[in-house]
Amino acid sequence: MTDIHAYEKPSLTTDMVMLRVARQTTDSNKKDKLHLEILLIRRKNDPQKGFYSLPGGFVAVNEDIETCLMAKLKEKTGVEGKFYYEQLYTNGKLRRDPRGRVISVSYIGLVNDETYNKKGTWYPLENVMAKGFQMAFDHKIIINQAIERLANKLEYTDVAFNLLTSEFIISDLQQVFELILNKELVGPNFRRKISQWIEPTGNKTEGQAYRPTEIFRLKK
Amino acid sequence: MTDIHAYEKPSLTTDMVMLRVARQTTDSNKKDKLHLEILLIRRKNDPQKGFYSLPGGFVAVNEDIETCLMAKLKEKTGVEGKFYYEQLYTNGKLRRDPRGRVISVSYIGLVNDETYNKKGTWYPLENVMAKGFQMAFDHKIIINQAIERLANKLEYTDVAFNLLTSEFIISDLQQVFELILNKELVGPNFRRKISQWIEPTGNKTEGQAYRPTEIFRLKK
DNA sequence: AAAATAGTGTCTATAAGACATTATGTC
DNA sequence: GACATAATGTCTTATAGACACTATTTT
Repeated sequence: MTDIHAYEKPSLTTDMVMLRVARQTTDSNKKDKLHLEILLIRRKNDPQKGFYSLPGGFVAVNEDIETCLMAKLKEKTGVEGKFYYEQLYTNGKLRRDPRGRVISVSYIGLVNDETYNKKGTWYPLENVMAKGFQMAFDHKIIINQAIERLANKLEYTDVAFNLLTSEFIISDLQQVFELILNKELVGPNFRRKISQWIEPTGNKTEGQAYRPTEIFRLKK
Repeated sequence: MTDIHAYEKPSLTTDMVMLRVARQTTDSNKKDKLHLEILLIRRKNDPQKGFYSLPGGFVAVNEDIETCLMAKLKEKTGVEGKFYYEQLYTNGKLRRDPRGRVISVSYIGLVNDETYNKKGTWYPLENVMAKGFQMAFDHKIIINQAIERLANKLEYTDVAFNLLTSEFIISDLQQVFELILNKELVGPNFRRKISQWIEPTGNKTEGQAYRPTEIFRLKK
């Protein structure tokens, strides 16, 4: 039986691209604008002290990757709950971490007001991806991989719904699509396209300075 | 600076799901039937001696994952060349390898008669996936992940063309689609659907006991 | 009435699926 | 002519995009 401990090994980390949607409170007579936010931590130690990074950490020898992922997430941000996540990509370029050889298995996590405990520090994705925002290691690349993956999955899955609560209005859903796809969609066409996924709850929003909106839920 | 060597680490392997398409020579008056084949090795040592496994091996501490992948592929099967590949998934269940904690980063590789050196032992995928065929570890699961991924990508990418040579006939291409999607397609409709991807070379096949066929190539 | 957004309807272009029909070679 | 497969055409239905128009609330 081969001795798998006879050679020096790379280190393995797991990192989470955690996303949520937040409301930009503007004029109360107008509709809420939504934007994407990402959960980041600020590095307290070298290397790259002070830089922002995805929450995550080293996987121990007899620790399951996803168990590790969730443990580190809770430990470093306080965030926990039963939310949607999926594996994204394994980045292992030789010099991606100055400490030595570190391979990162990254995940996407999507939460809403019902699926997590509202802890952690969230940053507008737009700011984070702007030039000048100092992300550690290759974490900006990983975030880009996540957005690209989500944009693809929007077309043929119901991932987007994980960013909204179980009951929602169509215009919020449309905004989520627009944010991830990074382009404007035509309301009536969007409505028709997603009508196959959703069903009305029978309730309407109230209190706004414009026509009330039907509240929907995800079908089946 | 954190000492990343202060804890015991999992082992990391990389495994390749290498696929090709082969002709089943039957009646020479009839059209070639194609089938998928997968490149496997037979384990010479315990654990799971005698079982079949995906080619691959342990990633050394300062070895790039994909460099390792290609080196192990060549070392264990003789296969090399410039062919299409993409990362598939990272499987890291706690007890997937009896030797200890081993995490596998798997890849899909697609070759044709032009893109590799024709070495290695290839097995009909159908046989390999049948009950009773003894694959080591979770490698059968990984193969399933690969087929599922390819089936998805057929719809919106040109991955399938990597399994054929640069010049091909439509019916071969259709068979590749049918093999991966595991369902029959209607010829005229398939032709129309892929016509956007391909262009005629101007040549035709000859020598068969039926109507000659236009030879195409991938557009752009 | 004005402002703001929700929601419906219509027209067009494009794509998918089913399938009949014709074409072109060998034996 | 029979056989085998290639290739074209047609019809129907579904879907995407553009956009005009109507509806419903608050101020």
